[in-house]
Amino acid sequence: MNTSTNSNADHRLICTVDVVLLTLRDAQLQVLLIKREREPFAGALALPGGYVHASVDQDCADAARRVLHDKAGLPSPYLEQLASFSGPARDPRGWSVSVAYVALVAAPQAPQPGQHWLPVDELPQLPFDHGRIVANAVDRVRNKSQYSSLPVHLCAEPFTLPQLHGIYEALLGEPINAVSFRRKMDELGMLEPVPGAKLAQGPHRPAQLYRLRDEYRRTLSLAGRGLNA
Amino acid sequence: MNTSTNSNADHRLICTVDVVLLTLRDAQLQVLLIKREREPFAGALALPGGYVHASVDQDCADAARRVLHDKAGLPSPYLEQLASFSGPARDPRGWSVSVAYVALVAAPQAPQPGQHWLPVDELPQLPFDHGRIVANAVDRVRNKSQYSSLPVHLCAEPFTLPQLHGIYEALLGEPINAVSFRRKMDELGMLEPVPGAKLAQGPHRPAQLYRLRDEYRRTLSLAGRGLNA
DNA sequence: ACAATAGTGTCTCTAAGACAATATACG
DNA sequence: CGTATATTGTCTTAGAGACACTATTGT
Repeated sequence: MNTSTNSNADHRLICTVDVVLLTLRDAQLQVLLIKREREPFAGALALPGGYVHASVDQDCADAARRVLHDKAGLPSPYLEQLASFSGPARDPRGWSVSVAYVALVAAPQAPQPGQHWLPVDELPQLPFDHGRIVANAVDRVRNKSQYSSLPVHLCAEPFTLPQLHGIYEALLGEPINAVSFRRKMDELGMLEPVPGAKLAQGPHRPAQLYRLRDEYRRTLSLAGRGLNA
Repeated sequence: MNTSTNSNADHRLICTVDVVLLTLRDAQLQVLLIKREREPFAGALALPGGYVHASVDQDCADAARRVLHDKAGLPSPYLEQLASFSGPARDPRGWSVSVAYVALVAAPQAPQPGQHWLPVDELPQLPFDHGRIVANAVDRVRNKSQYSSLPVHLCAEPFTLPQLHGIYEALLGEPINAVSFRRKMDELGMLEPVPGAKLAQGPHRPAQLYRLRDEYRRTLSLAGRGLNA
């Protein structure tokens, strides 16, 4: 191979995005995996991902949204950059960089053919370094749930405080004091009651429904000292 | 241009690393900028950065260490991935992805020719999107300083608690209760006194010198609820 | 009215801040 | 000894958890 080929291979790299789309089903954090149609690893379950297309994507986040739309059939849920993963061995096609994103959705629509929701704690071996990426994403989400409003993106609006409480508990895997929880949600100031709307769940007092304030739809609200779960 | 060129340009992208090397000088957080020798932006001050070399780098962190060594003449200080920045416009050479890193050093050796330490709060316009990258890095460092041992990497070992205290205060820009600070450092459990070593600074009681425990040389220690500065 | 869950009031306990007391060096 | 900073002891105060009480619905 000649020098120019070499320097080209050296400077222009395989560049992909991978999306860790998480949701809460059966009180478990689950991740969307897609059956790969092409090599490498055709037939295996893997994260939705794909090449970054310089000609169509404005940036990597844009590529992630495109992948999410094309492979998961989703509009734009909460999306946050996780980290980049790189190296010569992670993709058999060669030295590559993958910019990984975490996305959260509330309503896990019935999976289309080829889509699978699997609990993050019971994953099989995944191709590429997707196992590591998922683990990284789960760490981030669990950690951030301790002191931010992140989990609201796992909850379909409008929702009640007891529902949100349950989501925090499922994520953190431990009980959270209900009084403190209400105090925290209150001081985070990100929720507003839906006037008059209550949710009756049985022969007892119905719960007030809340929605996210518009200001917090793209921004998280951070608590001073966590939920101390 | 033909299809294969097109798809090549589309799938193989310009991939660089940029390093935000920070230190504390004159009680100010400062960043290392390098006078660029080549186009684009030759002559301008910019972050040390460069292409990722598939043939020599094991991953992007490796590329960042190489850049740091070549352009800043530094061994491997504390290094942490910050985020990736991408898009068609950030680099005039074309659609690019840059994986940015934050690095921290204690002793700001006298800058070599072409190297400049500038306070992060008084930066000129920087080329590429380096202004944004620095701002992002500074946010991260200041934020993480609130609840972790990160700032010890800005302190030459061994150091005294009053010195470290001063570093935290300089970073966070507000006074920290000295008693709470000691309690926190104690419970973080990352420091060990250097037996018998004290630092006399004048006609008064000298301070105990400490060093970082080996276990925490690469890992940070996290506090339960921050320093509540 | 009863059962069951939603939401509140308030006491307790933990941990952060304030402040004062003690320790130790150099002169 | 006197001074200046290091270090510790302990009181005060803010916020998290526990627990009991009130509120509101369907039956």
